[in-house]
Amino acid sequence: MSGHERKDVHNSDVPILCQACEARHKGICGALDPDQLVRLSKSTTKHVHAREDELITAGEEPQRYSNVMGGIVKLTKLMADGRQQIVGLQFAPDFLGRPFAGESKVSAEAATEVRLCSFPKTVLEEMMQESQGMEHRLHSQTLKELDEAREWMLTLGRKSAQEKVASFLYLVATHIDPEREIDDKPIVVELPLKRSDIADFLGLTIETVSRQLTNLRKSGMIEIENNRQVTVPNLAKLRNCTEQNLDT
Amino acid sequence: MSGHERKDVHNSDVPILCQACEARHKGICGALDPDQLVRLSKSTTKHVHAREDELITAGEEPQRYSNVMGGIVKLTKLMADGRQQIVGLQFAPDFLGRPFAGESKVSAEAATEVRLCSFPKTVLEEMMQESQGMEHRLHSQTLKELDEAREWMLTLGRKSAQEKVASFLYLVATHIDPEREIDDKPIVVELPLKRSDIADFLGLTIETVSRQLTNLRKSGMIEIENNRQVTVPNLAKLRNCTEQNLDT
DNA sequence: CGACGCCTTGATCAACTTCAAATTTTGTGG
DNA sequence: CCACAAAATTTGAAGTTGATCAAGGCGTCG
Repeated sequence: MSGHERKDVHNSDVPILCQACEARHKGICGALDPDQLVRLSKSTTKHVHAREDELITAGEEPQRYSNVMGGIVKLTKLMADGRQQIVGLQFAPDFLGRPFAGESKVSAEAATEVRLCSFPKTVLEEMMQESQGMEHRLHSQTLKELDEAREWMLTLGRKSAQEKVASFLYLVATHIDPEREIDDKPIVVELPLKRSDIADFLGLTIETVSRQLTNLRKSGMIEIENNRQVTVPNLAKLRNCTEQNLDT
Repeated sequence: MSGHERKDVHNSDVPILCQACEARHKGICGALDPDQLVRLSKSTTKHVHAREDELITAGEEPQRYSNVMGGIVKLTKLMADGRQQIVGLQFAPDFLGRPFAGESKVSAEAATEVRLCSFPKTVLEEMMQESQGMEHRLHSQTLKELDEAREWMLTLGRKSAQEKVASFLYLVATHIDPEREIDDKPIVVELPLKRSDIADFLGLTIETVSRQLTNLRKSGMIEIENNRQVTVPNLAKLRNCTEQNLDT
């Protein structure tokens, strides 16, 4: 064992906090060198938030940024009369918080229990000054979110209720384990949202969501284990439901 | 007049091409110093595209980036069965093209006659290496587009047909002259889209768009001059229609 | 003029919402 | 662990909104 220099010898420089962290590699922290990582980790706090905790309030300027370490965060917009729209879901190791920009235009709420790794705005801004890599990572994440938002605009504007619900299930199923390929093996999908949230994500009512889930169950696309768990026997088939071609 | 040193004396260093350009200040070129500006302008071509010209094709990787100098560009997504959704409109001096990323996930088409100032991908990437400012500007534009996309998700998911059409008119009216404040003076709005495009932007059918325009006309919110021109006597009132509170 | 593209209007229809229970699940305290 | 209350979900019936189908008008261009 000894006598053999491990590739990871430099891990000794990496804060313990960060060693097992996804954000360290796939998230924004991947842009940092060990020195910066140490500095950042000094002002870092980890926190577990319960479901329903408000993480960012629309109209306020958050003073801290975070990496999502675990759990799922929902981003919402609210109208004066109470109508609501969920405009995005964030999974680990997504970055949470709006770079530069003053107040956030969306609220962020823990959809499940969420683990965050947070740090002051100022420290991140410092590191953005030092290395281009950091802004580049943030920019990449913003581009990804923009793609997702536009994809969802298509869902909201042009898909039927059935397609919407299938699209939601497909989205969640494919984000649980991003490595997984679309094969024929059944997947147990843990739903991060309750029906009313799913409705707010899809621009539907809870009743319609419920009915469409029932339809998908009856047509064998899914099995409903309980309110928060659905089994998808065949993901490829479910994907077909996200964009039905009703021609011919 | 002479004998008085003008602030703009350095304009002599700025390519003639760029001197009257909006993008030079408000667009991404604002991040460049005169030297870079000269270099960029050397590989720059201006081009006028007719309405309906396809500027970027979804699924292809564009080799050139552009600044929108004039006119309006629509970004669209298409489903296999022909359903379409417009996911964004771009006005001068917006940047057009997807940094880094491989293929574009949206198509871009000239909604009106459009003037573009284009340059090879490689040159922009060079300048991103040299100065942080450039990536920062691009990042800012991406953030702006993300905000707009999410705002529109609320419109698509949660607003009534009437509110959607009012939202569209309000969006266009407020983008014609971004300087203008919301006062009571009538505005003549040049619609950049025909009815079927408005429908694709709002997730409606042309018939519904037409009917809602008629409704807004009958209720005095707008005057319809012709298919492509609408007068808004009172923008503030129109804004109220974008989010009606039907309570009480 | 006549054809075509675009828009409007009317009538009917279907999808989704709303309203109203009934049922199941979840959480809490004894 | 059970009982019970509260919350969430499902289901049914009726109502609305917006879609679809169909016809006609208007403007432009050859």
